[in-house]
Amino acid sequence: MRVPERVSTTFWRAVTAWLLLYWQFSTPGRGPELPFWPHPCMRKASERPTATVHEVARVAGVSAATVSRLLNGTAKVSDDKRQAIEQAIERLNYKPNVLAQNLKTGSSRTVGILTQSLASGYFADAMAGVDDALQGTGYAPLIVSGHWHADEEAERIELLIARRVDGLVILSGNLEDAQILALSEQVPIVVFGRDLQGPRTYGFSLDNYRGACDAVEHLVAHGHRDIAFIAGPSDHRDALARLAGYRDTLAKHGIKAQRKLVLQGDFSESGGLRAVERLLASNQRFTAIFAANDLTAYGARLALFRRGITVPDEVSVVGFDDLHSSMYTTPPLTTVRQPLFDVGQRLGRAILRMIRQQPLELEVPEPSLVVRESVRAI
Amino acid sequence: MRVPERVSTTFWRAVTAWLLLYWQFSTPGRGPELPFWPHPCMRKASERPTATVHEVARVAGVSAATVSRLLNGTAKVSDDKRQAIEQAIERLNYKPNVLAQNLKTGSSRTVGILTQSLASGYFADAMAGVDDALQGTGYAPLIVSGHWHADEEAERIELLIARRVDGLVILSGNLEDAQILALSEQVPIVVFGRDLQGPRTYGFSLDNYRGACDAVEHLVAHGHRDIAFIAGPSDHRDALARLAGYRDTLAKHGIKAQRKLVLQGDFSESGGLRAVERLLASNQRFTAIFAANDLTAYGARLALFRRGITVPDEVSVVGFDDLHSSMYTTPPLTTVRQPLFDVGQRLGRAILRMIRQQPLELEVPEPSLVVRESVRAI
DNA sequence: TTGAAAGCGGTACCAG
DNA sequence: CTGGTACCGCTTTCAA
Repeated sequence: MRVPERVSTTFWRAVTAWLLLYWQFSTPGRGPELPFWPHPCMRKASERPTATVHEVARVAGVSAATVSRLLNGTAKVSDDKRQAIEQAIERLNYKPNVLAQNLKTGSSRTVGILTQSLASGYFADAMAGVDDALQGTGYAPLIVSGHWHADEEAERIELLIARRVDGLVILSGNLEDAQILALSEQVPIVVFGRDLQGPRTYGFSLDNYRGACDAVEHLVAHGHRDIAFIAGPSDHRDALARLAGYRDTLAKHGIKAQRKLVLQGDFSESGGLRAVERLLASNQRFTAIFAANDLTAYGARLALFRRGITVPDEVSVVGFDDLHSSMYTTPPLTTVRQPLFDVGQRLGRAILRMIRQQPLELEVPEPSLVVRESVRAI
Repeated sequence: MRVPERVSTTFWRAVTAWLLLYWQFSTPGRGPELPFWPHPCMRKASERPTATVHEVARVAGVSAATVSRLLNGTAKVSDDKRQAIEQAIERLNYKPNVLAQNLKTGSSRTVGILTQSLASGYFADAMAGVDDALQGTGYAPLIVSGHWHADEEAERIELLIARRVDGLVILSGNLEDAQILALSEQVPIVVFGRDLQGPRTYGFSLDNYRGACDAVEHLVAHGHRDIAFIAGPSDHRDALARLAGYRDTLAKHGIKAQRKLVLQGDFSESGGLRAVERLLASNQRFTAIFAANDLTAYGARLALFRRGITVPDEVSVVGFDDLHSSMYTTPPLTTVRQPLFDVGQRLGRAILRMIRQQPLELEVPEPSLVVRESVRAI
């Protein structure tokens, strides 16, 4: 007896199906509560492959080209054919295959978003804005995260480009300007967090310097002179701008900058907490704290709380960003508002225009101080 | 003189290019600070279309099929050819066109994630978890948001399916179970927030009831008997489970449930704030508040703060979810932790297994009480 | 092990 | 306005 050289695939399907079945029932700990997993060959019936243009065309008695034309409005189609096609589409429940469209048109109708953290309220707002702008345009966002690490960012962007995104939205990050410009050879890019311009690149940032000035002005106007500053990461341009705003505003009012009042933070709650602990330990006199961002302010506020120092009665606190939750801290935090959702929308609209090769019309929104209850006049 | 019927496209290109140019310089308010926008025909040079398999094949002196085989490891390729191909790939900087691969293989190497809000810390953690699980697998997440609205959810899912996602991760939401099961005909689905099982569906939720019981037990163990509860939306199953846990635990300890101590909230800070204002206005005695989620607890805490009621000295507060920020509220919030990142990872791994037709191995994580400083013994 | 060739599902050009 | 047809870039038989 000879074994046939090429055993039919049907045979093997059956074999693996039975193996799978056997495995499921024999594996210890795989009780009935786990879902039964059918082998694909047992599921074929439920897979209803969607119709194609050709089938629609055949049913409607026209050519595939005509169906395509109707669907895309590329050309006029006579009324009777339109009706026939529409009926056929209805009957076959036809849905165009985006994958095929993509291949043909060379565009994936997708814009990549590079964020730094999926779990950050700061970026989430901006992403929501981009998403909002993309809504109803046929473009979908493909979101990846670079975790504030240049290498990772570059790698993720490669991924996006491999997937042929039509445009790229970069939210901050540590990439070099030159890298971004280089990337823009391959895909139009808008970037938030730096001012950048190129043939297929447009970047803008909010005026962090100005925001910081406003915050410190506010404090000074309320009689504060001994104002501590908890800085952000020293390699972060926004953090640096905020520090500069703090310094310059102090100088403008003839207040001598005291080195001990500037603490290093890292844009996180724990950084703020530790900074204030150091500040307290230094015995330096201060009546107010300006935190480089809201998270830092939260941490600072907790450190004060632990020492029984009340806000704003004993110490005033100002933050930066205006995260949602800053409205509900105790007391509600006075902070510099960054309109991130708005920023996101603008980014989304901008990348869409770039993709469509329309000229940009952009005005950059401004940060603004939102006064709540964490500052007291002294 | 006759005008040619079909004017060359080159001609029109030139015309539109000049129009665009003219427009840019003539539009008032379009100063030099706006980026100059070149017409596509002026950019062709910078667009470096990536090489194709065929070109690689030609350069390497082999067939396209062989290149494909090498790339996918589908079959053995002789050493000399491999070298030639690798060199050609290097030289041409070849990158496979994912779009074409997608069309051919019928899979987009994409999993859709339906979240309810892009800007919510709760969902963000779960999404980060899914993203983490997908990392390095070749699958990318396509994220859409349903905004807690069944219609919108259904619509967004249609979008995902049109884009031929290979799998779907649904984070909570208001879809009917039946709808989800129906959808699973077209694509495997894992869903968080409900217990669901089907041939291509797997859903699980955390034990909200149990979590709520733990929270109330904790309060009772600290001597509290007049415990207020701020409920979540009454159409939300998690909210209901938490309410049930509250009621049952009270009953278990022989504490009479008082109707006035159960306030309606909506899972938001403002809901919590208003609820406590109503509670205070009702003059009902209470020594503790159990909030249906952390956001609600934040609002409740602010309402107490406004009245000068201290936490935990006068009133204890317990939340649910354990958002990041709960660690830094004043005082840090005692709350029921939902391991959302972990949940996200499991969801991601699960959908991957379903896509690959591997059997599932799932154990559901448990919520756990994390004790911080917002509860005092009385 | 390898090459030729047939599509995957659309779109767009051409001629009529 | 419409149908025929080539092709987008890749994978996968089939046959050698």
